[in-house]
Amino acid sequence: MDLSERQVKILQAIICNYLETGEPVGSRTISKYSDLNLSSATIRNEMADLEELGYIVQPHTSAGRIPSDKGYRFYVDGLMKEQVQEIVDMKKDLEDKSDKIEILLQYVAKLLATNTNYTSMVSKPHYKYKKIKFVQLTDVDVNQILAVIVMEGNIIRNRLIMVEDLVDKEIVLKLNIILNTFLQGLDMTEINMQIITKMKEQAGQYASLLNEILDAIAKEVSEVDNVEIYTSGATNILKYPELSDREKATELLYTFEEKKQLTQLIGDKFQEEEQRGIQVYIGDETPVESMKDCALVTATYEIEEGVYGKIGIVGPKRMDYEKVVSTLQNLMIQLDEIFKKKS
Amino acid sequence: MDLSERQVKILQAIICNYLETGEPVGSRTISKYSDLNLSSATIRNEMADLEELGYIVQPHTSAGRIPSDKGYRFYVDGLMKEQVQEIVDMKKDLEDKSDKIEILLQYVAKLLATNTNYTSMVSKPHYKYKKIKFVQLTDVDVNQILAVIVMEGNIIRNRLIMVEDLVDKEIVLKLNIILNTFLQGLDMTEINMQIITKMKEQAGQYASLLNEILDAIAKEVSEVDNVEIYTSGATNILKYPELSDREKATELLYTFEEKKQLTQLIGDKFQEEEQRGIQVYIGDETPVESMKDCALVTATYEIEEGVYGKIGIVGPKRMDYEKVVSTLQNLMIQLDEIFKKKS
DNA sequence: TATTAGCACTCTAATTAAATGAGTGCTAAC
DNA sequence: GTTAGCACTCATTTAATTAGAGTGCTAATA
Repeated sequence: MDLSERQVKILQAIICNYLETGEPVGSRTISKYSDLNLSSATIRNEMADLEELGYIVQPHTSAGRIPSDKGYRFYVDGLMKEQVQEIVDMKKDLEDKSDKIEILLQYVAKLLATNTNYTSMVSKPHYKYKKIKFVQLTDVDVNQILAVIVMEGNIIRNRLIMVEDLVDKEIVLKLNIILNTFLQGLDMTEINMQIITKMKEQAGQYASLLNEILDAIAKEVSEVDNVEIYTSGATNILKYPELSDREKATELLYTFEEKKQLTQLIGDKFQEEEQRGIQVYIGDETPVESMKDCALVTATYEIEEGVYGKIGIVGPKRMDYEKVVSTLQNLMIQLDEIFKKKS
Repeated sequence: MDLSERQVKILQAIICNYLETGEPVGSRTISKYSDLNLSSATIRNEMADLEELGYIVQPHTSAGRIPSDKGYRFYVDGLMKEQVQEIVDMKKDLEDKSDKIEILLQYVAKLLATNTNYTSMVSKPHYKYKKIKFVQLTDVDVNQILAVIVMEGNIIRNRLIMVEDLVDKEIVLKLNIILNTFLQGLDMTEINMQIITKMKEQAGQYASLLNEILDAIAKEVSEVDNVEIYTSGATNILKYPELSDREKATELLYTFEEKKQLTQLIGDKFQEEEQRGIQVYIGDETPVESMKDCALVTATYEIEEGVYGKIGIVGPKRMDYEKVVSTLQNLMIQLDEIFKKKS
């Protein structure tokens, strides 16, 4: 059954009011609401209906109503009017940090948390199966070799390799050529035993050294593949009474500190599903137990063709959805411009 | 005035008891304490004296006594017996991470927090005035140059530089040689206008490109110099009732999240003073307001000759000092071995 | 038929009052 | 010097009371 226009208005009024105050809202409050001139009794009747339909609930018999998850959902899906927003222009700040992705993302998290007063999290995109552009070996010291690996998407990793025997420039140069001849253009899955065997053949007496180097490269490349998550503003949740009682706050803060569970929200799995754009999860809709009293808004950003990461904002159910959504949209645009320019 | 032997025993008993329970301890509790057979009345008399001397305080008239900061100080200075500790052998875990210092330190923080159940923080050492070993330019793409900078202490930084015009291998090679000729063996303070001018002269028509590269190098090198702080286990403070009431917990957690104030504890300034080894700060002895109800134990580690960082553990005043100190000592030894081996 | 006024009822939260009990200080006896 | 004993204090707990917000229902009204 659809809601009548009046019911929608009342529901909207209830939710708006609750978003502001965080307190259950009673019939009298709504009846004083300017544009619908109805007595509290009438409102009560409508409220009873709305409750029966599952849009609002009473925390206890003689309290006002608060929106149920279904109520919030209705609000988010329908009532939220687009609102242009004069958020601080983040772009300049962002550009400065654009070349170190980790720093940039941590900074994005911080910006979001500060701007919204909620908790933010950002996942580093999953770079799996990026091809190796080239490898560069350098002899740093008599028993140290530096390997710099450049991959598609300009991911740069370096690793210092300790070796037992002295190595001279000649050998390093030779190994360098071998590595590049065989590895250029391959991703991790394509480097198989056959290739490795061939490389070793060419390396001759330095096969074991080559082996060490390959190991180091493998470790370094596989690091790229780790989905890391940056968070900021975890303590913001303490600002909202409904989240900050001892037990809930402990659980939530722990979730943010540990970060493991956050992958369920903005990590790999979520990214593969076709859930691009902005998504809102309310209460039990999130897969994380400790967030059952929270709402989560996520957005997908694209760092380059096919490489996605996610951003999430966690707050109380009565979060300012409009602001969060428009902030995220704004940010998406800024990020897009930066990344486009970059590549 | 010095304390009598009996007074010392009683004080010790009070503190030990309080460390365990977190509750004020009364005279009867102490009188039941095995090795001194005294009635509660006698204990009460002694307690009154100890209170007058400032070693213990009563939270209110009809409560037991708790140690004052002075009492804790007495305990830490004198009573703490060395206790060998069978801490999980961290060594193996640590060695694996030794080549990426940031990851290692974050990991150290985590280990400490998990082992002690308090909050830990680790400062990255201050590498100021490290000399440049060499710089390596590589042309990654037609308009991208990769600069890898290796400094003393095997600090490796890399940065991608975008350039307007196409660059060919020749130019990169030439600039590479110029850079290394002039910069090798210098630290940041030694690179002055005179040197820069000379370099530009040699670069000829590529002077402005060289300039861009120098800028990038300068930025990258100065990053090394940032003292960063890694924390772990911030939520552990919620385990201690005396720290976890709403207000205190909020303040403390915020301090740990922001990290700025932590530099006062384990950052630069503290390092320059001759406060090597293990230090204990109790209550107001810490310079951070939000920690006035906490105790802080710090230790200094040496990553190589003259390069120091600090580790801190924050917990309630009734923290298990023995465990914390012995854990830190243990860790110092392990770290030392790893760093010695490395260089 | 839709709306509203009015009233009894419910339940939480705040307030007050009383009971509990841990622990002290002091005095007088050992 | 030590201890038993008792009166006293004060935070904490428990219970009882009150106040107030808000509802549901009924009967009157437009």
